[in-house]
Order: sequence, then C-alpha cells, then structure tokens
Amino acid sequence: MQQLEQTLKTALQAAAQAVFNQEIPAASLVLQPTRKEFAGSFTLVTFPLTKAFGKGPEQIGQALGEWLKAHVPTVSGYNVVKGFLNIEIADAEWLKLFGELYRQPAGTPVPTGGPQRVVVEYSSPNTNKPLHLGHLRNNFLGYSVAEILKATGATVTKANLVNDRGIHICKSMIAYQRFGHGETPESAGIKGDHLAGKYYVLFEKHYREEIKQLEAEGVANEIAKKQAPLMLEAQQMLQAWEAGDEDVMALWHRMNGWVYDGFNATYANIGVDFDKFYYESGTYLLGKERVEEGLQKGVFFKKENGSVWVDLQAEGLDEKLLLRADGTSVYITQDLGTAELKYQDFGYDSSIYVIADEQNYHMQVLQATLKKLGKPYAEAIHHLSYGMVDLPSGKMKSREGTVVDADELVKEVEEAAKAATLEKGKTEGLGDEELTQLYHTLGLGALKYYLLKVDPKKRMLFNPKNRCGLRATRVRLFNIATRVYRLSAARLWSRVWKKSAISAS
RNA sequence: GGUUGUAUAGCUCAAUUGGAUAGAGCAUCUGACUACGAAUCAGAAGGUUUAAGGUUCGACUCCUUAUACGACCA
Repeated sequence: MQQLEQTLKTALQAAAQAVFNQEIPAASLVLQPTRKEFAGSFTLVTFPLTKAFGKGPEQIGQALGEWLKAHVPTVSGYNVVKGFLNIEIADAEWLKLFGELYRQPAGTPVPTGGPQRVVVEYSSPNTNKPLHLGHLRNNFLGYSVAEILKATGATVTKANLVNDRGIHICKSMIAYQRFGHGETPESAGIKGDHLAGKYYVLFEKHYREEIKQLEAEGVANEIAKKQAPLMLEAQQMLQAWEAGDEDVMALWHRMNGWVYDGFNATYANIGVDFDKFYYESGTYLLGKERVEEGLQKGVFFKKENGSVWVDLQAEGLDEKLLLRADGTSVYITQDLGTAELKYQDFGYDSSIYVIADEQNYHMQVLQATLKKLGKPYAEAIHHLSYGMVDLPSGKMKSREGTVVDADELVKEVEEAAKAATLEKGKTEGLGDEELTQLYHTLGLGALKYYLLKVDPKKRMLFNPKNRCGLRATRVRLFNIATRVYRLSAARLWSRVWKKSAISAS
C-alpha cells in the first residue's frame, strides 16, 4: 500500500514536470483515500497547486490525470471532481499487491517510521486495594498502544510500576494487625487484593470514628486528623518500614504477596500482560541519587530547612519540592529514579506513561526536571494522558466506596453475555467449557470496546443503567461475534470434514 | 493566580489530523411480523460544530478573545 502510494507520488511529480514544467513540493503532495461515492482509490487535492501552476484546480487535475493514464501502467483511469483528482489503480497492480500480502506471514510488522525501542508503562496499581474501572481503562489503553506499536515493528516493553510503599500501604497493614485475626486469602475465601482492600476500608472507617470521638472531646478537626491513634500508628509503621524493621517487612511482604496474586489473576482474566515490573520501593533510593546529582550540577537548590527544590519558573511552571526537609522522598523523587532505571534497562527512544490526566502537571514537572538534569531521555518521555471514568453519581472515590470493582464488572459482563446467549438459544453443539469461554470473550470484548471507543483524553461516563452504553455495545458485539464465531475457520473446517466424511462413507 | 484539558444531533460518541454533502449507535417518528433468527429489517427526521473575530482556495480541526465545566500546582 505504501509502495503504491510512493509510486503514485513519484509519478505525479514526473507528470507535473512533463505537463507544466513545475516541481510539486512534497508538502502539497498529500494523497488521501478516495471517497466511496467516487471511482478511484487515491485522491490528490489539486487546490494547493493552483498558485504555483497558474491554472484552475480542475484543469490541473485533468492534465495530470491524462498524463498518468497515458504514461503510468499502475494508473488505469481517473476522474476530476472540482479540485479533486481521483486516481484509479489497474487491476494487475492490485493483484500484485494482494499476492505480496498473501505471501507474508500473518502479523508481519508494518513500519511507520515511528519509535523503535519503546517502554509503555501502564496499570501501575497501588497495593492497598483491588483494581477498579479506572484501572481497566488504563490497562486496555496501555496494552492496546503497546500491541499497536509492536505491529509497527517496534521493540516494546510493557512495564508496570507498582506503588508498593507509602502511608496508604501502612494503613492496610495497621488495620490488618488490629482487626485481621491472622486471616489469609485462603481462610477468608477472598482474593488477596480484595482482602488488602477490605482492611484499607476498615482503617478509614475506624479512623473516621476516632476523629469523631476526638472532636466530641473538643479537639479541632485538623488536629484530630493528625492525632488519631490509628494515624499515628500508621506513620510509626512507615518509619519502621523505612528503617527496615523485621516484623514490619515480614508483614509487608506477606500482604503484598497476596495482593500480587490477586492482581495477576485479574490481569490474566482481562488479557493484559507485562514484561517488566518495577516497584517504587526499589526506585525511590535511586531517585534520591538523582536529587543529589542535581544539587551537584547546581540545577536544584536547597532551602534553609534543608528541603531540596527545582525552580521551573522559566518553563512556565513553579518551584517544585523534590526532597523533604527530613530527607524523605516525595512522589516525584521516585519517578526520577524509575525513569533513569528504565533507560538503563531498555535504552528507549520513546517512553510512554499511561497515567490519568489528573497527573498532567506532575508529568510536565517530571519532564522539565529531567531536562534540567540534562538527561538524554527526557525528550523521549510521552504522557499518554486519559480522562477519568465518571459514574452518574460523579467521581469514583475509593474511600467512599463508590468504585466499580474490576473483577466484579468483568463477572457482570460475562453474566450479561450469558443471559443474552441463552435467551437466543443458539448454544447447540457447544460444551460447557466452550460456552464459558464464549461468554468471557463476548463480555470482555464489549467492555474493551466500550472503554476504548472514546478519545482517551476525554473524561467518560460509565452508566450501567443506560441501554445505549454497555448493554447496546454488548448486544451489538454479541451479534457480530456469534456470526464470526459460527463462521470461524475451525467450525467451517469441522463442518466440511464431517460432510466429506459422511459422503465418503 | 499559574499550568492544562474539554465543549459537535435529545443522549453517548465519530470525523482519515486543514479537504468533497460533519457521520454512527441509542432515543424519536413512519412502514414491515399470527414464534419463518423482530434483542430484527427498510426508511425518515434530527446540526449556525459554545460565542465573536482572524489566518486561506477551503476551518469541527490552526491562531486570538470571551463563556461554561473539569483536573492539577501553590
């Protein structure tokens, strides 16, 4: 296809030379697919040429078309509508192209001149709660982009940066110590990530109660928030964690292990995968080194209290804190470390971050800071920003329990696919296993389509009750999918085989 | 205040990145079924692309300003 386009472009330039004694600048040589209602396959817009050639758009189209038809075997005909020259391609040329395509093995990459070595970071969950609807949009986007880039021939690494440290992780741990009674995913019969999430919610619940109680005793809200026993415990635990306290580390490993098992099950179920996992617990120290590097280079500065900052006002941003006065890291500290680590590992020429648009500012700061550090890979950073998924009731908030859980949602769409299939009653000849697989494919396909059909940068609305939402998508896909399935090669083959067997016997 | 995004049919979204008459689904309206795959089919209607300027052969698309809604940074 690209070769064909190239052939035409060269031919058009030759035509311009021959007919008008003019060069066509490459920029004004844009071929586009011809509209269905006209004959032809490629269309040249001749408006941009009128000035240089001193002729009307139709005149130019006629002349170029006539020359092409007479001199270029690839071109079998043409027609001109206003300023559009529609070029028809000879059948022989198509046959040649189809022949080449046919001989190529399936999945042969189609180069586009894009990046060659790419890291796509997506999913990047916190280990204190299970994945939700927002993660699903993220996962499907990241996975799709990675696969599309692969299809262009790029070497793609799918990376997952797990947020496994911080106060929120300690909250789950504290709550588990207090209320867990040693239960495990096995004993509770709950998936590991959901179990951790359960304790995160429990923490928030009891924490709120403590605040209320303190307020009843006359403590101001702001102080109560800081002095509630649970919060103090969580902060102590964070310090113990950073100090490498054995018991805390053991609990941390144990609970995170459960969560990873849970995540892996979800990832397998929704059909996404990763080549490389990064853990913030493993990159934040490297980030601190970058801060040190910046201080030495003189691009960062220290304030009186010892905190480290970068001044990005020249870039239209603000001053940004990179390291707290007590030497503890902030979010961006570990991002500096991770960026460096990814570059060491994969030497990317494009590093894509699939992160929600609430982090737009943060990503600008990250890139600007890396530029200040003179990092060669700063330019390669690309933030694939996507809008959050809203519910009819507004924003999803995990603390308020208004999240749509990923595992539950997948189960629901499978159920819906099942219900629709059974109602249609077209399941004859399929075993239980095949049926389960069918429902999964149908349900998940609908979900993926629903979440990917919207422009990533737009916020989108998830309305489970709305028929024109998921339900309509599902029904439509269901119809398509069953037709495809019923005509799939395997079934066709088995039918043919059966028929031939019968006729042979 | 600063950075940044969005605004298109009643609703949810497209528009090949500046090209030909702005398209789909749902909803609505008209017509077609006595369980023949009607959760269907055929068709219709629905638009000053938020507003006002600008750029040019040509603008939903680019620029300026305004309005509305949102996110983030202090």
